[in-house]
Amino acid sequence: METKAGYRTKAREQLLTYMKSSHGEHHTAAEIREHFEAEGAPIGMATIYRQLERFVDEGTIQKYTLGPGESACYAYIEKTEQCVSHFHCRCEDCGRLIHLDCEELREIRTHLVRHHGFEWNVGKTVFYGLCDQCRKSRMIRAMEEKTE
Amino acid sequence: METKAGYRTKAREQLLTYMKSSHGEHHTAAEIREHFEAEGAPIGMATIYRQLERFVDEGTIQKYTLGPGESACYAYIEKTEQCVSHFHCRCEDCGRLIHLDCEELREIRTHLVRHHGFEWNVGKTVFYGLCDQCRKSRMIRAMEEKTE
DNA sequence: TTGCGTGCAAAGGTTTTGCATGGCA
DNA sequence: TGCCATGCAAAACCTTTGCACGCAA
Repeated sequence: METKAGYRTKAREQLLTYMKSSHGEHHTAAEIREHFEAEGAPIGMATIYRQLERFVDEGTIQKYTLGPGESACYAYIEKTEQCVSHFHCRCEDCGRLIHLDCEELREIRTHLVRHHGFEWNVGKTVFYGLCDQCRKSRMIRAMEEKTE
Repeated sequence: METKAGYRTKAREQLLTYMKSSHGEHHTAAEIREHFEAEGAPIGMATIYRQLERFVDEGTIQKYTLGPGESACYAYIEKTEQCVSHFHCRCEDCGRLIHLDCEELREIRTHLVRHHGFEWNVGKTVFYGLCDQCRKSRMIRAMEEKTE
């Protein structure tokens, strides 16, 4: 259960500070790299991936898998919320990642483990679908096509 | 709305037949390639991806995105079930992809669109977590560590 | 005959790894 | 001092694309 200590290096501190300051925002490895490059304190891609992986193992950062070929997203986890009532929806049209707070979904977690023996990792799961805007846009488009 | 007809080629027919015969089982592009290679009727990777993409667009096949770096999975969709009450759970320990039929989860779909305006694409979403076996294994391991 | 489908090879993008160097404890 | 972390470059991996050829309609 114990995680080996590991050193407190400059890159590690910078990364954690940045992720914390992002306040729940998700970033790709590439975005993170660009940020530090712009700051004039570049960090190598390998280091970013290696440190992010450590943070994920330690439970400090959550990794979101969006699609193959697409970069994974990383977000800092507030110790207090611990991601149980925090859901993520990904719009397939506009690509937005939407945060959702919902009691009903929390109940699903209980249901899944009680009735199906599956302990759902809410934080890692992404719901795919259409956001409100894009859903409406599609409906409008469909109507216009009918009119033609 | 109309999909351009497209030709009925040998590769296309073979692919569809195989996916249908797999009876809901999911396969990666690489697995599919190996299957036809073993049969002595190899199909090029590019063709496999291009045809699978067409089937996905046509709604005949569902694509599952598991993780970056990991291959996507593809499965044939029975027209009748149309994937509304069919959920997929991925065990983070053993990697198994578990199929789940559950009424309660269907209700969530209604809730999401009514209260959050989000039209959930059930078929594409994968629930990450721990399956029953692995959850128990972890508990046992945790107890043993305590005993030491 | 027309144009889509196929296969190969090459390119694309993200993530991982090997290795020498540099920094933490 | 002894490891661990870093950075670079190269590799690994899955997927997509360009192009010439072949096959469906």
